[in-house]
Amino acid sequence: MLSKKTKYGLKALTYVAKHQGEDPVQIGAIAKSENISQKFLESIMLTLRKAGFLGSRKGKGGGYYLRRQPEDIKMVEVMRVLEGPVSMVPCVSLNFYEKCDDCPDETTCSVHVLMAQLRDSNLAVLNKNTLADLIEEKLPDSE
Amino acid sequence: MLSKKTKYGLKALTYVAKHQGEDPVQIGAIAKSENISQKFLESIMLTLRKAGFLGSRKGKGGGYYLRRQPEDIKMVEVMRVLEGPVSMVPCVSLNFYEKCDDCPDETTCSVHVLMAQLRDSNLAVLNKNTLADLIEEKLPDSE
DNA sequence: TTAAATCCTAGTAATCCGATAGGATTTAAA
DNA sequence: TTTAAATCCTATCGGATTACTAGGATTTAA
Repeated sequence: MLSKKTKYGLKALTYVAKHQGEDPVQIGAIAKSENISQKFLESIMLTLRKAGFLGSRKGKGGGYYLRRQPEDIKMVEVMRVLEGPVSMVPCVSLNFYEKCDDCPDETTCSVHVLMAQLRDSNLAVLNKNTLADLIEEKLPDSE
Repeated sequence: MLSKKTKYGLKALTYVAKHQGEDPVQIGAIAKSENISQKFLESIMLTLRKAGFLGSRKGKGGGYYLRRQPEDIKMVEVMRVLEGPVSMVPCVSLNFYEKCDDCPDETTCSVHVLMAQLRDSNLAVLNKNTLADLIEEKLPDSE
């Protein structure tokens, strides 16, 4: 399952990106628009700022703004910050490798290869998509 | 993260598959071989049996055996039984569709399209792989 | 009859998730 | 200079989930 944190974070990034060039966006505006608990969103915005995606201005008239162009923000980066490693098991993780405690030998572990394939296919999608792709208005399905 | 339940279940299925044609395999033997809590594994085996992957014989000399050929057991089926839906959000799930509570309109949700892509890429992997693929001995990486 | 195995339900400790509480700090504007 | 509006920060907490355990009931081969 995708965590609410990630879901909200993605929506918030999208919201901020859509208001690029304007005045900074306030948490309250995002929370209202996207039906997110404001306090919860606060902590998420903080995470996104510390990760370098967003900048902020404090005080009256302050808010958040994008620090990088939407085309340059890969989904794989955002997901790693919000959701954690792309891999479902640490023993196939490229960035967060860890040996599995119950597995004496990775080379004979039947789960290993499958998880590596899932990792690769997810990486392909997350490397291809950027924040710019999320902003694009979709055409409504024909019915 | 992959749950231990799924991880253990996959290992157990592999173990049983490797002993196809022989006498039924006991939970105790699997638990010992794969470093799994026996009691925990009991409940997992039960799940796999009820899902139709395994058959069992009770009493002395009993145990578990495969009910279908390894080539016919797709990973997507196993994962759905053990881990749940393939999709990370219910609103893109093919088999467990549900509307997101916080999302007024899926067609304008920025997360939706990304999640649909992840679903598709995962489905491709899980449809391609069968239990037979997990059994195959891997060649050790050259170094 | 006994030992060995699965079957089944309930419970439980630990962890994680989503959210909340309560301010501290900064800044623009009145 | 004061006030209001905004982010910043840490701590906490209830509920859900996960991983596992307990304790038998049932079945079957020998």
